[in-house]
Amino acid sequence: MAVTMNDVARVAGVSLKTVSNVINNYEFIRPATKQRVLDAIDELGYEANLTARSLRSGKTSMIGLVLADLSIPYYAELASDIMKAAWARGYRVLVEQSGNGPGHEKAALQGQFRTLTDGLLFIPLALDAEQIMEAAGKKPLVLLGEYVQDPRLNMVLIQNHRAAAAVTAHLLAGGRRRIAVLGAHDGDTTGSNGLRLEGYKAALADAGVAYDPALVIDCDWRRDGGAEGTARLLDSGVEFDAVFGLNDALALGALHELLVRGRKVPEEIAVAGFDDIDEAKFASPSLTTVAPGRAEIAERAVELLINRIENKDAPLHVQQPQAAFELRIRQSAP
Amino acid sequence: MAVTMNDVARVAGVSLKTVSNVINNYEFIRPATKQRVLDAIDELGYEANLTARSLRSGKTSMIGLVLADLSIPYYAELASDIMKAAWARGYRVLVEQSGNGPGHEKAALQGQFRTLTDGLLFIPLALDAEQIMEAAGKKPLVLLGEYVQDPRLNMVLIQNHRAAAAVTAHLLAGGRRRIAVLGAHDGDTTGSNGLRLEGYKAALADAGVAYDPALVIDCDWRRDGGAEGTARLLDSGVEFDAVFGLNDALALGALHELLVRGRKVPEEIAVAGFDDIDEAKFASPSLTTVAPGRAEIAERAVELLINRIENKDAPLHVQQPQAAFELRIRQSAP
DNA sequence: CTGAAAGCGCTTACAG
DNA sequence: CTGAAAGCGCTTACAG
Repeated sequence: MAVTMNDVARVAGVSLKTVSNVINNYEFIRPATKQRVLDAIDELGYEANLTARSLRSGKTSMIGLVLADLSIPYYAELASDIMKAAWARGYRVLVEQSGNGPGHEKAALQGQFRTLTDGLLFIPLALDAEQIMEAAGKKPLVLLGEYVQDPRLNMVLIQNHRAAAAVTAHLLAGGRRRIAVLGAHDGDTTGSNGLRLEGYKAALADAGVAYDPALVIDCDWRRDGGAEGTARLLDSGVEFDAVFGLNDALALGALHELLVRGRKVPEEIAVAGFDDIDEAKFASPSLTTVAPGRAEIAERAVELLINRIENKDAPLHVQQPQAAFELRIRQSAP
Repeated sequence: MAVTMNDVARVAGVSLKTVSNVINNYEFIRPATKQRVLDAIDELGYEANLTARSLRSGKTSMIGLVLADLSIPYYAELASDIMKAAWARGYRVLVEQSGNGPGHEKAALQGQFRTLTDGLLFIPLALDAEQIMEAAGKKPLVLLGEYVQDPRLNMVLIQNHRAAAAVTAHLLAGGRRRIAVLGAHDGDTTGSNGLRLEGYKAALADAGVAYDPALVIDCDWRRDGGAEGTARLLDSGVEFDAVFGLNDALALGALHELLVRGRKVPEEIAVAGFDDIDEAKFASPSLTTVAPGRAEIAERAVELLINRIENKDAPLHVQQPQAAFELRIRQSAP
């Protein structure tokens, strides 16, 4: 039904191999022959069948991207950047939403769609390094974020510790002394939550401010989690003059709840987040946050993965580049 | 290198066809034989090669989704719903970002990735019906939104006119008489912008309120467009007591600009949007808007497309279902 | 520079 | 119920 290379070969009066040579930009081909083939392709409206090409070449030119949910702005923005970076290198991205929980994450990682990809980009939330290595199989894999740390895995790191310390230092410099943290559990030391909490503690220590576990509120990393956590904090009677949401969604939820309760931001309570999603700039008041270098993360991750894909036989030289971060000071914590 | 059906057949001591029968759940197969095959699959860790299956069967079980950019919340949320709906029916979604402008949209639509899909979901922004039909080729196609209207195309409709009228009527019922519109050009009648503007006009007429073109502000459908349009409006000296952003991004941009300029929302100026993106609920003040039935749109679009894919030979019975909308009244326009 | 042939890993008539 | 064979549309050694 569809036009094939055979049809093109027949119309152009050449062999299949010659058509293939033209399509794949083989150098040594007579200009006249090449032109005849191109004309035939044009005339017939031939389009290469990527499925057949993949089966034969063993390469799909697709990379898988496993993340929790595209409706979460940070992931959506990162996915958009990743798709652009991949596209620029001739790859396409197949997104797989893992939803919540380790079970789903594992299933997503092992899904049949893997046979359609040359390698995998993965933003882990629940699985640890061992589980990831077991579930991911043997195709090239690059992790994003810093939920797991393991010297055997390629990953692009966010400077969670240093960036969180920078946010905290900024709040301290603004005179805040009772800075609540949303999105961590007192004692966390690993994962984005733990590393950011540690950065927060380090900045407090640097400034000689005491750490108070009562200011650390565990809640879901979403807007409603931030609102709910803030409500709990307000109801508890614990005093605080700033809120540091460990991601922007938390901070925006906090902002909402504080304003609903008639608290003035930033006069009474400063608010800061982490991620610099597009929305942060247009919140009212606009949100002070830290940009973890999203475009760079996307770029490096794609680059790393494609390097692994195209140099399968090269010795596995694990790389863990860090993206540069940048503090974005806005109205919510000037 | 990878385990194939042949390996499974050898280990199980059956023919290739028998393995295929087991994998494809062919009914009439001796239980003992089936078990032997399943054991072999387990033992070898066999995974079906989807590329080979696609090439042979002529079916990829993937649907393409062409939209402007995943970093735009409305599209990201819609894409997430579409992926879930498709997944539930055994299909995977390949997202293609078209960026801005008709040229890019056309290129995205015609891209090579089409050979990897069984059909296409498309959210048009710039192309008209003729251009779409020409560019899309002959695979099943379903449009989302209501940018184009054409009886020859399958599409899931948003009730732009009625929903925009409902928002406007709500603002009028709140006593507003000078309602600015962001995101349309005076005189627009087609596309989401035109249809929503017409709905706005109809509601004004119903209430006996005069239409004033000076209140219609043309700007990009993004947060910064809304902020910039609102700034222009404020600077122009035109009086207004409400702003209707034709999507939520515009309304949120307007909200930001109004608050920056010290205007009280909703006391002085009410603000309403269109889309009900997640963010609307957590803005401060929270945003009154209309939910166009995102989940239903995703569901119906996927259903329609898969129906076309799986009943290719059925006569083309064009369908254009409408999703139900719902007004969400929040603080910005109570 | 170009051709004839094999084969990637499946599914699908066709037999039995 | 099961087997032997063909073929989906490409790419890739192998010749010449």
